[in-house]
Amino acid sequence: MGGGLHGKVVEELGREISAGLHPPGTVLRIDEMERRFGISRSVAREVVRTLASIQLVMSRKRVGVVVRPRAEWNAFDPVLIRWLLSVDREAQLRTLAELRTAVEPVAASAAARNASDEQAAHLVGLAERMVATARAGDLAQFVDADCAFHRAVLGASGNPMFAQLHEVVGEVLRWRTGHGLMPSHPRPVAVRLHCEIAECVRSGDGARAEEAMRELVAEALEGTIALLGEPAAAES
Amino acid sequence: MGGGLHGKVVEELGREISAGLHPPGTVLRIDEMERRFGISRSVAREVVRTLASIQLVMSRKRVGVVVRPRAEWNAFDPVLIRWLLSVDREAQLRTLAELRTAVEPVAASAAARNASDEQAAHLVGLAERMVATARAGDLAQFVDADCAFHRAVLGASGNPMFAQLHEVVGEVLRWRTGHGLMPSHPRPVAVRLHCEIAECVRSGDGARAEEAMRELVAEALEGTIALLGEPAAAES
DNA sequence: CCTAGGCAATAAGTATGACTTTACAAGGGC
DNA sequence: GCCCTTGTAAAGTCATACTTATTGCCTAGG
Repeated sequence: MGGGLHGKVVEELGREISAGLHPPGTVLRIDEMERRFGISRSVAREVVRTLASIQLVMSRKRVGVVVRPRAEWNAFDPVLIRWLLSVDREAQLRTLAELRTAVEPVAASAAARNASDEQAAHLVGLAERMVATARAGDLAQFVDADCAFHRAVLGASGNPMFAQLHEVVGEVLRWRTGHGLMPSHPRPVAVRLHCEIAECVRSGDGARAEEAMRELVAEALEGTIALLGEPAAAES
Repeated sequence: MGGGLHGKVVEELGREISAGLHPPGTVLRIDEMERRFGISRSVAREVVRTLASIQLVMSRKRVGVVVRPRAEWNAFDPVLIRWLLSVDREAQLRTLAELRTAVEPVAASAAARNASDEQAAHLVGLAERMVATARAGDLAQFVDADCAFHRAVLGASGNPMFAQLHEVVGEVLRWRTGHGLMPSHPRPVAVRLHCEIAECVRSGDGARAEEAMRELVAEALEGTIALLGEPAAAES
């Protein structure tokens, strides 16, 4: 990613911190980092700046670089999301799936209000592609179309924050396929709902688009949670 | 914020970029920054690293520091949110209000499932405080309690991403009061809904908590949009 | 004995200059 | 006209010296 040395060190240290090595309160000293990674002061400091920007650490004079409590980490930073996925994939996916459940219905409603004709047409095309690939049993192509569909909805919502969640949704969708949740032939009801959403967006029916999307993500979340095991229920 | 020179320069350059000065594609050169702000290479480079981490810029060898298209900016980074609020407060608030509308009902549902007894009790206490301050007509105290209430719900959801949105919600809530949207005495129906949510969370009734929260944010969004004027989502 | 205030040590912050790497672009060979 | 070489501009890295602010200690005063 980040080209050179800087990127590699950020990656390694960031992973360690998000993995819970160096628990909150730990102080890392810059000259320690220099020796450990064999880097110069400048690079070490830039690494700290990058991690500080994700709110993983905070640097204080006369003290060092202290690891912040994880409640303060920028949970929406794509880099951190990636690190946390590699640390505890299931927990992070539960978090992401829940976020998706919350956002997509409202995004669909907004898309029905704001989508341009082009965007709506594109959406319909993607829905048709889902029908075709589902019928053909081409799972890989189907998932690609699925991701593109949800990305298009989020983008057409006109809300930049919604739009940026397409990677989150993609991550959840792609993971589902890799774990046999989705049968070799996608469930017909899901395909139908995608088509309905596309049609509602085209016709500007926000309420129905929202309702259809809610049905879709509810089903998806149900399956995801089942696959992930118990939601870590407080009382048994 | 950021202690010294670095923080000031990040703040100034970041504001300029998010304001649309330096449109996407613009190249800023590091030595140019050094002269402009009277800073050394180290500081300039760290500033670039920080802005790059927010995805506002991307630095390429032999070219310079290029401003990225705004669709790629980390719209969830608190710093960027703050900058965008100061650039176009209304547009950003519309975005944030919509996000809130999406997330809070699901967060309430999750809170009903996951909240500890302490958290539930705290929530009920905050609801009672809202009743008291509303009755007394103490608007400032009421808004504080309102923010604390929503923060508590988001926190009790057990979803770190939801929890982190408390600042977003706080921003929307506090802004509403400053613009006469909320009458000097808060609407009784809103107060009642807060109480209902608290009670549902305590009793573990996720479905009703979600429904009550949906009613609450729907009303709030309606008022906010009316106050902000037409959605006018046409512009880029 | 306990508090206030100053002193010194420490680690981050800033500055500077030399050197390396890489990607773009122009010019020459096929 | 196309591809490959080569020069160069700008970021990337390194080493070092110096500045600043904070913390913890130690002494003086109550």
